[in-house]
Amino acid sequence: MKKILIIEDDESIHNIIEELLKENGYVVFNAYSGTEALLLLEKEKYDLILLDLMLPGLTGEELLVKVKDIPVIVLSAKISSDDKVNCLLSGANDYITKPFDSKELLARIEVQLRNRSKNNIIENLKYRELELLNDNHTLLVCNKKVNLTKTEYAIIKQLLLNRTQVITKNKLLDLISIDTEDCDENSLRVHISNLRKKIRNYTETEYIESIWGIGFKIKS
Amino acid sequence: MKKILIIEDDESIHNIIEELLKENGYVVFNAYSGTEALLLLEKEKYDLILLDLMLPGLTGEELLVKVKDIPVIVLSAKISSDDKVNCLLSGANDYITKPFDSKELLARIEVQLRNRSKNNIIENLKYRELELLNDNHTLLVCNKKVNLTKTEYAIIKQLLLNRTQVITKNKLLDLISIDTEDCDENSLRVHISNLRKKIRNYTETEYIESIWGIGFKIKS
DNA sequence: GAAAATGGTTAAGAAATTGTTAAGATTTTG
DNA sequence: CAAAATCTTAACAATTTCTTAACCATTTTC
Repeated sequence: MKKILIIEDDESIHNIIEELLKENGYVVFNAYSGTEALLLLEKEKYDLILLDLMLPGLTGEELLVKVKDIPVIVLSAKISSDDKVNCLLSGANDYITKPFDSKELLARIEVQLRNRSKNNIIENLKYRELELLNDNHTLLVCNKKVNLTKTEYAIIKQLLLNRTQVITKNKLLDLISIDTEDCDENSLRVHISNLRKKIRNYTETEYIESIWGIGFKIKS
Repeated sequence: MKKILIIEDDESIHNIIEELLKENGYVVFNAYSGTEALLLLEKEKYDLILLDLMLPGLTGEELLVKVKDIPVIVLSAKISSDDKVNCLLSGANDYITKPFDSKELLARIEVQLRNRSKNNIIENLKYRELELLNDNHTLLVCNKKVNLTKTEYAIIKQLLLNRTQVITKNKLLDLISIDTEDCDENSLRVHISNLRKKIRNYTETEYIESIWGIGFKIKS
């Protein structure tokens, strides 16, 4: 059940796309301005974004660079090669010009989702005594529910998703703060500390290992 | 240095693409028929395939389903929606119609390579009994894990990355200290000494060789 | 071969990084 | 708007790493 966010201000086009996607089994979310999209993006994780370029509030181009880790298909009336190239190099995964063919749009959506599910092997949100539920704030430790804050959830998810790797402090800081620069390592340390304490409530095992000067990883 | 395989029987188009890619720093390989492509695919791993549909020997469509784990961009004169959809659902990652815009082709190639390099496991540096796990900041000596400090890791990585070359003391000092000048060679000597001691814990072999007055290298 | 320069090892003190706690600031929620 | 939850900041202790300095070995230079 894939979640797709449609960002398009023209209501008639918006409705056509929404109808098409719903008919094909997708769960659809709607934004009618760039700023609205930004708010929605902070709230929920989507599997794909369909993005118009000419938007009120915040343009599609501006929005594009703010989106991370979600595939974006740009759907635009701008047919110039420069526009396409610009978007593709700014992070868009595909660029379709309006008017578009329904079947082609669906096929290109499939491609993006197919790519994605390859990467995110619906894998190990489970590791030994830990299991991360897909609800953005619950961790099971020895099958006991532990409530995590949004930040703690983001951290442990990143660690579990790459549990053989060391995740650098900077990478984790990126996850935490939407605006990059001014966030403090100190803050990250506190989050990690709190996470450890919550896990420690239910198990003796230490799961989060510090790699001195680099970052953190799941102990193996 | 990304390797791209062009599969296209029309020689003039083939040459245009080849030239374009070479100008942009790609390493290009050529196949002029479906069957030739198949042979090449068994021999070598490519990062991307550009695929024409109308090919002698084996059609592009037939080839497409045989390709696994390499992104494919279809480049075809067939503009019908059915052809596009068919290819995209059969495994193509993108579909561009001829005549194509050079910049757009390059951009779409970038997209595919960008996607791929995300989940590309960084290759580990291996040399005899030493193995540097890149995503892990660990050194294996005879398959035993050795804990290195940030500085030691930086040094051994530099040495292993260029194991035929001598790495000057200044180069290594640059790695260690952000401000160049005031760092001490003495300090570097200590780090090297500690590194050697840690490696010596697991093997008799001396791996780090001193080049008098110049620097260090991996013993060959 | 002796003096000078460079390299290797060790140990101790300096510096940097981390873990924890608690209080204040900020955001979210009712 | 107030209460609750969350995040950040600051302080401190504990730990790890880095640098310094001393001493000796080795190599080069004269």
